[in-house]
Amino acid sequence: MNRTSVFQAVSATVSLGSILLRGWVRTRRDAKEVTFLEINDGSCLKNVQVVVDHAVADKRFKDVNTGASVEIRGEHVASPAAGQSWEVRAERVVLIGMADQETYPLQKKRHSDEFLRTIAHLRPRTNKYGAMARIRSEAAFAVHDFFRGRGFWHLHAPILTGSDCEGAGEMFRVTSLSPEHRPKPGADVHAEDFFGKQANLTVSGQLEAELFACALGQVYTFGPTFRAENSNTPRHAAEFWMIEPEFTFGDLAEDMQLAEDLTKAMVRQVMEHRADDLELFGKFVDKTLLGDLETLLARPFARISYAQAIDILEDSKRDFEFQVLFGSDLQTEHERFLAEEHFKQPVIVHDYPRTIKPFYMRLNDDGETVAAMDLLVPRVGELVGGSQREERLNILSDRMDEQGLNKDAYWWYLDTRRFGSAPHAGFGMGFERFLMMITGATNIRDVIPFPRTPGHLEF
RNA sequence: UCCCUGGUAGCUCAAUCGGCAGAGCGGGUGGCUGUUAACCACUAGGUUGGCGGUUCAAGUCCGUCCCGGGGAGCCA
Repeated sequence: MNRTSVFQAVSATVSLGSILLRGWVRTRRDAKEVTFLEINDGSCLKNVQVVVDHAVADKRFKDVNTGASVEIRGEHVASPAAGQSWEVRAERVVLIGMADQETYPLQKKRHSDEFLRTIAHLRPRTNKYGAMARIRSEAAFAVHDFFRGRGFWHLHAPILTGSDCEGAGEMFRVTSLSPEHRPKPGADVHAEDFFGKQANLTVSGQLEAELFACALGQVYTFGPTFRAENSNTPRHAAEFWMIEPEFTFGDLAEDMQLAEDLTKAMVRQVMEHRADDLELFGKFVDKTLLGDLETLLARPFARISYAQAIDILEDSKRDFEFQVLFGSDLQTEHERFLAEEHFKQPVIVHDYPRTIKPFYMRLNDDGETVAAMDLLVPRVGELVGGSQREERLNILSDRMDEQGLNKDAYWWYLDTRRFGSAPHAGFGMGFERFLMMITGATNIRDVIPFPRTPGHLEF
């Protein structure tokens, strides 16, 4: 007999007849002659109610309690009571794994996010974190779906990297040597290591994506990214997932449009396919969430230059903690003001001063700004950061000197500008930041299954 | 890393001026009931984060360390 999912059982339009269910007991309510079980198997947010006549209960039935796993055979019938349209009249209930009620940490009540973080191995069994996991899965699928539809190829960028200067961020070092290993006197510390040189975990797949974009036209990476920054905020994790498209023969305007289209496609797909799960967040996490998502889809994102952003901030007459100053980077409070108060919707800020942006961003004709863009959204701040890349060898080379980079280490990167160089652009989207935006979660530790942050490597 | 704020029962929290450590939920037992955050009664459950200090007396005051949360920096 094939197993029926809870989703199939609760969303049926006609009776499914005799079925087999497997799942976990969420609650148990005892009545005089029958017991009501709510069964969830992760296939959807809803539980299915199972009615167990005490005549069919065996000796182990007393242990069929919250948290236990069970197998149930029974008849799928219309429910006579309010609250659910279908229920299962059990013919046989088998306890597969019991859960001791005195020590099982999940109760039939609301738990704080802080507490659930300490039991991250069990929190996916709650409504909220189950919904989060399904939304995360759907959003990831939306990414692939979107790019596939636009002719982008999915590129698996390497996780291990030999460049020690990929970006400004601190990197995790990778070694196969034991902590006790001591190199021979005078020898290079990395010479005896696995790769014969220093190895790190990637902080971005961008440079590799650029190489492939200059061959396949348009590509994207979607994988884990690692930053060893000692940042303790609700928006940073040491391991997170990033989406990085890169396309040739395009400019910054197309880059901004791509970021907007991707964001909207992901929101739309989650709203369509995980409506129940999303509704839970609209109900219990943030009441304005669903309305804000509708607004996000309905209007084009605002677009302003960095110079205009400075003007808006100055005209606001706000008493910012950090002074608004042309030439310095926007502070968190500035970004939040723009997205949450001034525009009240996503806003793209473009053409930043060259001095505050990395070497690979394309120098504009004014010689002072670069073709960079940041997508700022309410609730999370910077969701996307991108740019048109500098494709002119001499200018790129000058900018690398300007920022004190060792050009020898980037010989392969510079080769793309030597041989058939082409204008290209791309961006990075923080996947967890997207999930915070779409669920209203205020802490990144709650949108990733097992968060890695400074001092935390549990589970 | 810096600043702010917390840590009391399994969970969420209360405890006045320094004066006998409590409630709700959850657990256990019993009752009632086609129930649905079920309901009613009884019951168990504490090194008040750790260490040190002040005091007749510390959950409460002081020092220090650990941990949580928020803000900042860095960024996605």
